[in-house]
Formats: sequence, structure tokens, C-alpha cells
Amino acid sequence: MTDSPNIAALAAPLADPARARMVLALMDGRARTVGELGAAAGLGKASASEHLAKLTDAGFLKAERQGRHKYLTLASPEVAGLIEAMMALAGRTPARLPQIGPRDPALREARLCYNHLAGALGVRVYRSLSACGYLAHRPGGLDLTPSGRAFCHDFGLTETDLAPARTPLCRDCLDWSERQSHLGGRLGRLLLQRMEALGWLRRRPEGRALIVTPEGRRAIGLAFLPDAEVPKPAA
Amino acid sequence: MTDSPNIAALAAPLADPARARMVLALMDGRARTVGELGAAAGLGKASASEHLAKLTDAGFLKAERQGRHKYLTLASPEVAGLIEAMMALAGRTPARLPQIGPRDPALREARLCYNHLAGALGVRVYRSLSACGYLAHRPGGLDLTPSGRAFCHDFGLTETDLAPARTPLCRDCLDWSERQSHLGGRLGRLLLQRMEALGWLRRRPEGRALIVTPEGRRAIGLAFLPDAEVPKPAA
DNA sequence: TGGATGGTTCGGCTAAGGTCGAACCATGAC
DNA sequence: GTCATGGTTCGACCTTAGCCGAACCATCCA
Repeated sequence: MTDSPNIAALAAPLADPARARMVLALMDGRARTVGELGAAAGLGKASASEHLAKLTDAGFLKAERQGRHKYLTLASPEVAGLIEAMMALAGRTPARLPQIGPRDPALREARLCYNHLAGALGVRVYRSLSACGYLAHRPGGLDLTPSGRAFCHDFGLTETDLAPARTPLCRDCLDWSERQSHLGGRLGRLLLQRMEALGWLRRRPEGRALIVTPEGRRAIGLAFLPDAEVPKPAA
Repeated sequence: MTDSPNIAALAAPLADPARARMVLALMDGRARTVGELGAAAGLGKASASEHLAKLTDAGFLKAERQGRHKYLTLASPEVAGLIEAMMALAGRTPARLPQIGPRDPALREARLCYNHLAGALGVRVYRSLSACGYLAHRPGGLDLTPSGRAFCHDFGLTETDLAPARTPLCRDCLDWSERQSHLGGRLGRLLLQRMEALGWLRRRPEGRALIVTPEGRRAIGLAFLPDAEVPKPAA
């Protein structure tokens, strides 16, 4: 009777509004304490603790103790990917309201998705890299081409950054607000870090929205095609 | 306070085991009546009706009346895709049990995913088409190349089959048991239909598993590479 | 050592929702 | 018209689980 994968067990932890808000609050990839997440969800300590225990038991969250604090993060990029995918679908289901995507324009333009860049800017980077032949799309996922590798070097990434490792270098991630892919995986994280180091982007103390600095706006305009054509199938 | 997309509202309908079983029962793309789905979930008429109303309200299912029957199907390929993605993730979360993928080997080899071919065979077809340069992967999705178009003609598909339309011709679908992509979209459906017409595959009256006929096994061995290499990024 | 603070556990309250039988409504068959 | 049947609605029961205050435990600080 129960030979099927337990979708229900996977969905149940997310089915509570308070828990969903907590998970969403972690979508910027940063770690939060129990108290912070409880406050974000409008709960007391007790409820927050129970909810978070449920989420970690279900494998959505990972906990790490530091002194008397307990820091919670999303358990894996796969989890983050599922959440973004659900957001993308949730945005379209409410047939009653045209409320598509985030209201906050800053969130639409550039935001953190777990640990990489998302939003219109993330999609633009992804499309530009694809159009220039820096990313190769294959069935299982995504590869950095040799020319892409060269581009990354010019961009300031090191050999060791791009070395093969256990986790995939490139990864597709469906963008919630744009309904297109942006770049995740280790490379997504590295590019974001580099852009921060270059002063193009800055994180806000709160929230997932990223600040695009004036020089960042200029530099990105030069480095990435504004509305890249998708590579055409070979003739 | 509720400025975030309501993940919870999306997850809640799936969070009940009975409802999850019903949705899973529809993953073969066929339509079922309320009574059939209730029986599949082990429920009475009353409960089945209520659950199914909830699922259709949430946008997961689509209902169509025929006489005194009410036929339910999955609402869209997007929904089917989310379910398969959740199955893929649910298969890995139970850190306690190594229960990966379906127990039924027939289900592993070839099965219906909504309306196209999934399982090891579906992945093989997908990889072979990609390796032969028939499918072009681009950021937003997937395209049929001119040579792929020729292949489809040889395979027995018509011009009108492959004509542009509102719904995408090709679509990635993450395979639950294989953890790789297989081919969805209109082309996925057409290929499956063609394979059935050729007598390569047969549907079972019950369940999602497909029967691979002996001649089908032979023909598929000739038509599709057994373990195709993934196309390498351009040098 | 004592106090402040973050987190967990416990107990009790309450609301939500799943289940079923029974009544009811519609459709189709005779 | 009458009956059988698929589906929905209603009412009652009961379990689940979310919520909080209070007690408790652990850690850090003074």
C-alpha cells in the first residue's frame, strides 16, 4: 500500500504558514538563530523551537550549535531549488489574483537565492554566459566550457576555484520571479562573491534583496549582454 | 506580513497521505473518477470527494464531467513536473532507509510520466537524442534541431506534429528514479504515442509501468544509443 | 557563584481538519 | 415513472497539531 514515495511527508513540513515563512527567511543562504526565525514568523520561543525541530528532522534545515546559539541554514542546494521551484509555481496558481512575483522591485532585480545571484540580474548573467558559449547545456545539467573557464579567470577566479569537486560547479536554478534559469552551484556562489569583492553588489543586513552599486551597474552593463539571445540550435 | 508567496498554500494540499496517493495515481496522465481515486487511496466516497475538491481548488487537478462521472486529471505538465521533482527529493531525504527509487523493476525501466516516457528507457532516449545533436539545450529549455526534426520525420511524425504551438515542443523533466532528465513536452508525448503505434510499448490497464515488447526492445536497441555520452562543451 | 539569556520540554487549551454514515441530488438505464 | 448509481453535502466524532506560559537546562558573563 505504501510503495510510493512519501510526497506527503515531504510536503507536510512546508504546509504550515509559520514554517514556510521560516524557510523563506533562510532563502538568502544566511544562518539564523531560533529566536530570529521565531520573530520572523511571529512566534514565541516554544513554537519556533518545535517548528524548527520539525524542519530539521525532515531534512530541510541543518543546525549547528555555537555556544548557546543554534544556527539554522537550508540543508542543501537541492532544498533551495525545490523551494524556488515551488515559489515559481505558487506565483501562477492563484487564478484569482494577478499577484505575480515579488512586489518589492529591489527583490525582483537582484537577490540572494541560497548562496548565489537571482532575479533579473541573475537571469541576465546566466543568459549572457550561455550566449557567449561559456556555459554548455547537457542533459544532466550544465558545464563550464574552456572559453568560459578563461572568462572566469579574467574575472578573477582562481584555478582552485574551478577545480573539479564533489559538488557540481554549475547548476540550473529556476528563478522564481523571472521564470527562467539563473546560475547556481559553486560557480554561482563564486561569481556572487567576486561581484561583492569588486564592489558591484552589497548585501543588506536584512532580507534577500541585494544592492546594486552605481559602479556595479556600469560594470555589469559592460561585462554581460543586456538581453542575450538564446543560443540557436545548430543548423 | 504575508508578502511572500504562499508556499504553505501550495504544500498543504499535498501534505495529506491520502491526497498524495491520489495525485500519484494520476501521474500516468490518465483520467480517473472520484470513486476510483477514492479506492486507490482507501477512502470512502465522502472523503474522496472532499479531498479531490481541495486538490482541484488548489490547481493541482482538473475536473471534467461526463454524464454522471467526473474525470480528474493532473492540471498541467508543470504540476506533473513538480511532483516528479518532489519524488526525486523525497527518495533521498529518508537518511534512515536506503529505499531509493521504486521497488518495482518494471516501473524503473519504463513508465508513464504524465503523458510521456520516463524511467531508464526514457532517460536513454533523451540522452541518445542529445548525443546525436537532435536536441539543443538552452537556458530557458530545450529545442529540436533541424537534424532532430529530420529524425522525427523518419520516425513517423508529421509536419503538423512538430509545428510551433502555444505549448513547448520539448521540455526537460527530472526523472524520479534515474535522477536525470527525460523528454517531456509535446514531443515527449508524440514519441511515446509513436512507440505505442509501432508496437514497441504497451500500456497496462493499471499502474504507470509500461510493457516493453520484445520487438520494441530490439528496435529501441537499434534506434537509440545504449549509454550515450553527454555532449561535451565546445573546445 | 549568581544572574541573564538562548533554547527545549511539558501541560493544557483550542482550532483545524480528516473520517464516516446518512441524506440528498443528478444522471442514466429500464 | 422507478430504480440504480456516481457524486456532493451535512453532521457528528475524533485525532492531530499549533499555540502559549511555565519550568527547566545549558551557556556565557560578571
